[in-house]
Amino acid sequence: MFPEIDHKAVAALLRGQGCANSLKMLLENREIGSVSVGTLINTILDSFSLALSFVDSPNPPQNYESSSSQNMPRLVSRSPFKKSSIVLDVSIRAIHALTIARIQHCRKICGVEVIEKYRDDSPTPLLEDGFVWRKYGQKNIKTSPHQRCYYRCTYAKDQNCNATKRVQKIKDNPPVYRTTYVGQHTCEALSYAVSLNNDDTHCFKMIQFEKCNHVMSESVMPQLPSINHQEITMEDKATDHMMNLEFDNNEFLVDDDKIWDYDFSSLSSTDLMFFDNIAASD
DNA sequence: CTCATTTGACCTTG
DNA sequence: CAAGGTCAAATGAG
Repeated sequence: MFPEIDHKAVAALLRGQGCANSLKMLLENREIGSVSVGTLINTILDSFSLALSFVDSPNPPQNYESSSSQNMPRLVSRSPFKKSSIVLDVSIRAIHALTIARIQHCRKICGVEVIEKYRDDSPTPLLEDGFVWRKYGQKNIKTSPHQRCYYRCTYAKDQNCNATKRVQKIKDNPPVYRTTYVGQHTCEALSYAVSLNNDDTHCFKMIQFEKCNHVMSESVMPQLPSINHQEITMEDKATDHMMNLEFDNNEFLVDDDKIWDYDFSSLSSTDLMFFDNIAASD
């Protein structure tokens, strides 16, 4: 990797980390000034999208424009440098972590017991969402050529956790996976943390979300599996993710305008999440 | 051997 | 009755 590009990618990640910390404080009801959650999320998404853009890809985005482009450099060209799996890995994890942050924020808005179900449309199946899932079923769906997979929390029995989720591919080219969460985690794995270890002597804690005053430990969440376990390659992920930046902007779906208008109305949404059936969940 | 996944059967709902 | 959701035995990976 070229040192200059490496520096830029790290700078983007650090910028995202700073905003993530601010977001964390906001979510914990600690005042940090007039910055809104929506602004912070935009900035974090931009930062990690920028970092992703520093990863080599066979089909680089040509028209990516930051949702806060007045503050961020526009991506106009890409250098033929070797891809950084670490940058890609942490960026994708951070974007997924944002989904969790959004859940927690919306729970505060609507009340913890209200949000029982939400969807996330992402270019990759949302498997690394901070919880440990066990697959318990797979079905052909009449309205879709793709099968739907059913997961429940690994701790469903041990800790009487009733959280489940369904993952289904809803579109090809670019691939879009819909992850539907039902129920709430009552297990110990409610916290989510992402740490990054590189191969050398450094150990960065790039981004970390906490809840309930304890941080996910290795014993609670023993693995944050490498993204390599999925069928598509790292390059595919980077490409698909960037392609979906544009795709998502064109198909931004909002079921509950009141929630999204609260703070998320300006989101460019790299990974879509919207709440449905909120009123029907009781 | 243990544990996660697969898959056909069964259950529930409209 | 059809479709979606869940169960549980069989299977496979480590």
